Amino acid sequence: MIRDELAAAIETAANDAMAGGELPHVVLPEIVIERPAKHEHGDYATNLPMRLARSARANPLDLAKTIASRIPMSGAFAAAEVAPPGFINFRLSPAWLAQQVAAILAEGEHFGDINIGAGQRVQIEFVSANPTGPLTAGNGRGGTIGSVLASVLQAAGYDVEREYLVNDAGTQTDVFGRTLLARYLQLFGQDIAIPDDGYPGDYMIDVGKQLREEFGDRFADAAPDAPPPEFVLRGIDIMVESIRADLKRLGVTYDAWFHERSLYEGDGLYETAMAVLRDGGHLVDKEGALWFASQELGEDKDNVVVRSTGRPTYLASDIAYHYDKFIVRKFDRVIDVWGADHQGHVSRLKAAVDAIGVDPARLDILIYQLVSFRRGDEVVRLSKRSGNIVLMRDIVEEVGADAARFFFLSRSADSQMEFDLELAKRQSSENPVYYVQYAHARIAAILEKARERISSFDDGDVALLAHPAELELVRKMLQLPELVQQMARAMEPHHLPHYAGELATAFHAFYTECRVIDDDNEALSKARLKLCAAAKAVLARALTLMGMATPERM
RNA sequence: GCGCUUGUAGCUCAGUGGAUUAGAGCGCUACCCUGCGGAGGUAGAGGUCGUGGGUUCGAGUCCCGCCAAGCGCACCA
Repeated sequence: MIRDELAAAIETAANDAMAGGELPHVVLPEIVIERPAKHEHGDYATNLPMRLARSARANPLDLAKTIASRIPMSGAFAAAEVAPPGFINFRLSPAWLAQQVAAILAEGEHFGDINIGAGQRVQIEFVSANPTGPLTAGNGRGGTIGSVLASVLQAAGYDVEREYLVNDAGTQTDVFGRTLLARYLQLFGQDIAIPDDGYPGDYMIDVGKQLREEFGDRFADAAPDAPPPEFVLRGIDIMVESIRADLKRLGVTYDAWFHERSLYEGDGLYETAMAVLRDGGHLVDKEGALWFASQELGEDKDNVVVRSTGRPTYLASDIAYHYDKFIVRKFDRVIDVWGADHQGHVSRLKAAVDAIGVDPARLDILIYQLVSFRRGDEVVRLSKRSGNIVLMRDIVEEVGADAARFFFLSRSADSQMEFDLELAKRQSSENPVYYVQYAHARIAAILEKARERISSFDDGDVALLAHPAELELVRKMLQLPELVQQMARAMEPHHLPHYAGELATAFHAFYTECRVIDDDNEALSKARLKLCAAAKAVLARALTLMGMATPERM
């Protein structure tokens, strides 16, 4: 990456200056390369001279001159300019920029790939909503963030596995089972109400009907408060299938579906994890329950892992689950994507991971703030229990998967977002996502048209590209690898839609200023067709990373 | 009360300690097709970056107080 090469060159220059006695021997800070906001300040800049000024007891401008003069200007860079109060600005060479078009075309759909992951195995778990009801619109945010982050990490060189945790073992599953059995029994004319704490949504009736179809009256004699496991598990399966289908509609898929229940079966992961905690002295009996002594690890309070009833809590499951992730499956890194309502769980899970002997730094928990919904001025309250919910599949149906993803992705995970259903629907045809896809389709049309007139532009000479709009488009394309790096490091996939928009703008501007297909100048036409093909590839890469379609026509 | 997150243009949001004028989209105003897709381009109006201090050569960005909003603070998940 050119940015890294520049940082290395600056470091070398500074060290050489010290060795040559032109600069006092000081410890170099990290070389920060920034992209100046203003065009006249070049393509890259460093503030190193200002950061050195104090320790070197020298004027930053003088330091800048000293260092700049030692940076070789050849190849990619055309100029290193010193600017007050102590910047060194770097300008990419137009000839080098033009040549990058060929380089991008050669990389094709792999352009943007980097290797900071170095093949490390990283698991990313996201959504993992309880299989007790259909996914809500809010789950769309977690699904989008998780799936795009996974793609970004893959592009960054990580070996990524996407996972959904199916909570099919806790008390919510019991409640689900009793509700479902009541609905089923009602179908046989029995006068049984669903539990007070049950799930009132009509979808439970549908699941009940499906079970009647599959099982007939086999469970018609079951006691309402003791749903048979086979019955409940089948109900869960049906819900999971519906969740899987909803996610697919949004363009979200997984490599693995992990069942919480499995922690308590077979290999006995739950017992193993608890034994590790016990051996480490992290479990204490008090008040009739078993507690994780997290207070000793710096937490506010201890947390129950086994209730006085003998049943494990969610925390116990989660500890065993992460024992499986780190110790059994040996992931180098684990990323959990959670809604802000789980924020309080972060530090105790990290403490627990620490307690089972895993460096908590290997566990990243990405919290996204919750989504609120409204229709115009009306606030929509969401509750699975009240039945007043906006379903994810309704959003996808209303505004389309691409627009929904673009919307969910455009905000940083830290920001609370407001989803105006009316606005989303109204703007669906003028959504930013279409602006990007339009650029892609437009290029496809140009290339199609070119094929009618020019047999091949393989022999086009990219060195002919020199127009400011052409070079600006190349500059924008070259940002993708840097962006992938930034997004992977900071776990911030929300930059992608903004970048895609800027890239589309750069193309549209080029298109307006530069005639591509020109019968009077075939050489330039061929060069520009190469530029178009490269732009199309980069747009496609950005769209694909976001999990969106790359339409040839719209 | 304690913890996490947020407060930037009319609206929805970007903004990696820097460079006399803080950006985008939508909305608003005025322009641009005798040529490849106008779902496009150009220009403009619109800001006490919640607020008060502090650190720094330099703060929307870092630290502290205050105000406001969301989410937590269970033997729910």
